[in-house]
Amino acid sequence: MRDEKFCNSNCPFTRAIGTIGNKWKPIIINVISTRTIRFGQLDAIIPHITRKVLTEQLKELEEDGILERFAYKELPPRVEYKLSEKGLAFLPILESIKEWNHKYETVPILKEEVSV
Amino acid sequence: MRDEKFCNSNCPFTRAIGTIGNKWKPIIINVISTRTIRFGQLDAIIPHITRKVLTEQLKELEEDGILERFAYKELPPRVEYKLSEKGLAFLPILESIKEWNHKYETVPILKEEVSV
DNA sequence: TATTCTGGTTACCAGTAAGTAACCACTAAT
DNA sequence: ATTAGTGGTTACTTACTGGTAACCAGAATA
Repeated sequence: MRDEKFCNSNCPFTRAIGTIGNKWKPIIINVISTRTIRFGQLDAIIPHITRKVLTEQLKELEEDGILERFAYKELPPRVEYKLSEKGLAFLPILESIKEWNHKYETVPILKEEVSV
Repeated sequence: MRDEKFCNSNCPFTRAIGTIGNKWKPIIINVISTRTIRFGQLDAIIPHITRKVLTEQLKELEEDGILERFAYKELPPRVEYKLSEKGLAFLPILESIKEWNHKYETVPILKEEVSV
């Protein structure tokens, strides 16, 4: 799921894209934002994600130091996630993307439409 | 290649991630940057990308209004690409990602290493 | 005559991401 | 006795992404 070619690149920008340049990670980081949140909440809030994929993405985000995981040895189990300093520092980038999208979003120009 | 679920989401942020949230597009935008560049140059500069994938990504970026394509009817053909205003406005975001990565990049924490 | 140059397209195939469904532990409530 | 609740894991299957190699035009060059 993580692209090894990208993560082992000698270009730092390419490595960065290798860790956060996929569709789920920015969404997950954005949903967690500044709060502490449980696995089940993430699963309920994020549309179309499956538990399996959510588990995988959370694990990678933890490995990359973007979020922290707190597992409480209770029954039923409780696991909470929150962004690390690194993850929190990524939030302004997501805000910039929102502003950029808001300013420039357009309906895709499809060749068929244009040529009619 | 473009994720339809994401692009048709009613969440603008999700739609944005649907258009630029993959591994090649940020790389391509970063390589083009402020210059005008030919297809062959992109193919030569970007490591590991194939012509097929490059073609697809460039087409989608054009449809999304992020770059402009200029095809000259010469032989051999010449096709040039440059970022649109929307694409240029995305460059500062890429710079933020570089800074973020530079400040926080770490070696992934793998469970095996930790538990030994 | 054959090769090179350019920016693709196409068909086919391999690898991987993602979806589905079942299962686990243990307690509390019905 | 059964179900719900929680946060996963696992095996299996499907869908899709991405890779490979061949091919195209048409002029210029060797």
